[in-house]
Amino acid sequence: MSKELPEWEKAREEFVIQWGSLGTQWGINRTMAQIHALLMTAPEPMCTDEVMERLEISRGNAHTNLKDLVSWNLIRIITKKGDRKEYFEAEKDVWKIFITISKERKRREIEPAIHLLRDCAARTKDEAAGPGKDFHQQMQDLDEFLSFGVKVADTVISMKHASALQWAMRLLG
Amino acid sequence: MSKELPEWEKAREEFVIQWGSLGTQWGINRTMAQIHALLMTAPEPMCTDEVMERLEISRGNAHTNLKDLVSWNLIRIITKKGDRKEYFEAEKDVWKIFITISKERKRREIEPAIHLLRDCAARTKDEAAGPGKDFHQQMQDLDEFLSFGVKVADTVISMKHASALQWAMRLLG
DNA sequence: TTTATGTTTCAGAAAATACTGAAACTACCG
DNA sequence: CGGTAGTTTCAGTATTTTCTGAAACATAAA
Repeated sequence: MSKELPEWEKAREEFVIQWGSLGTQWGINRTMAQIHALLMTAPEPMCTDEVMERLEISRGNAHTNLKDLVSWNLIRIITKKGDRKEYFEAEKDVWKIFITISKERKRREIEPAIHLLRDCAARTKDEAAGPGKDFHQQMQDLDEFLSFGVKVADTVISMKHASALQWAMRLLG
Repeated sequence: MSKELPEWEKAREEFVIQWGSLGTQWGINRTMAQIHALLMTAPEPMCTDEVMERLEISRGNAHTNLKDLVSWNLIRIITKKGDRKEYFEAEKDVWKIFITISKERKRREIEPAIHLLRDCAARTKDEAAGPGKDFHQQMQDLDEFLSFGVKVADTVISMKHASALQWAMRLLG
């Protein structure tokens, strides 16, 4: 029933499973992380059925998570001519993956936080002293820190890998 | 029943609730994020009962999440003399919070990933060509990227806020 | 001791999240 | 058209995570 896999495929199997577990710690769902791992290590683009079979998951599950990965810009849809199926291909360049994840997390996680902090700071801007003023200050400090982080991230995001590397290297000395 | 809160406390209420929701997107549990928000904006250290009352949660829940926050080094236990209760106080300095979170995430999330990548790379180091070699290369690329990231993080973690700021400022020009 | 105060644990309940499988839908093809 | 290949949706189910409340535990004071 189960055919013998080449050595590298066994390692890949392990990678996919384990990356899935790590994913849950990272706050992303197991299946999504597994599909991403699978596609990052796929020699060729894969279709929904191949993903389903390989991970032993339902069509609905595969479909949902593939589309989520597309919305994260971590994979893209490939169509082959003379074939009506959609195939999926992951970005493999590590720097590009990093940029993509940074952009998305910034948009989905940091920016909403900054909004909240500004709102809370604005609501307390007239506090003259005491706990109210401390609260205002805390909101402002958090806002400034995150906003500065976003600026740095934007700059890094716009850099070529080599330039970013060079910049970081200066730090390490 | 519900007494009128000062304006800044209303803003704080909002902050706590919303920070909790944001937390879930970040992969940390709502209550833990809420307690952290509450303590970050607390004029004085708070005890378990105060946290329970304020967030309307059970003792068990409050206890577990307070201890989790302690294990993340995001809050610490304060004891007052002549009082047997434990009080909890959050770090408020934004830079220190950032350093703490970076350290913990590195330890809990990045280092296990690096282990996995090295293991998978080692298992395929003899692949001479084709998909096996590509897989090996991919594991190595991911490992190198994350390891480099860890080095950069370690350097930043050891820096004073002012030095890090200066370094980042050079980038923004 | 015994009582009072506070902390910790954990079984069961509740809530949130993820998954399945099948039906509905879409679009090409003969 | 009607048939075929593929995609999308979603109600119901399963799993995982979180929370409650109460009992067990610890320790200081009377």
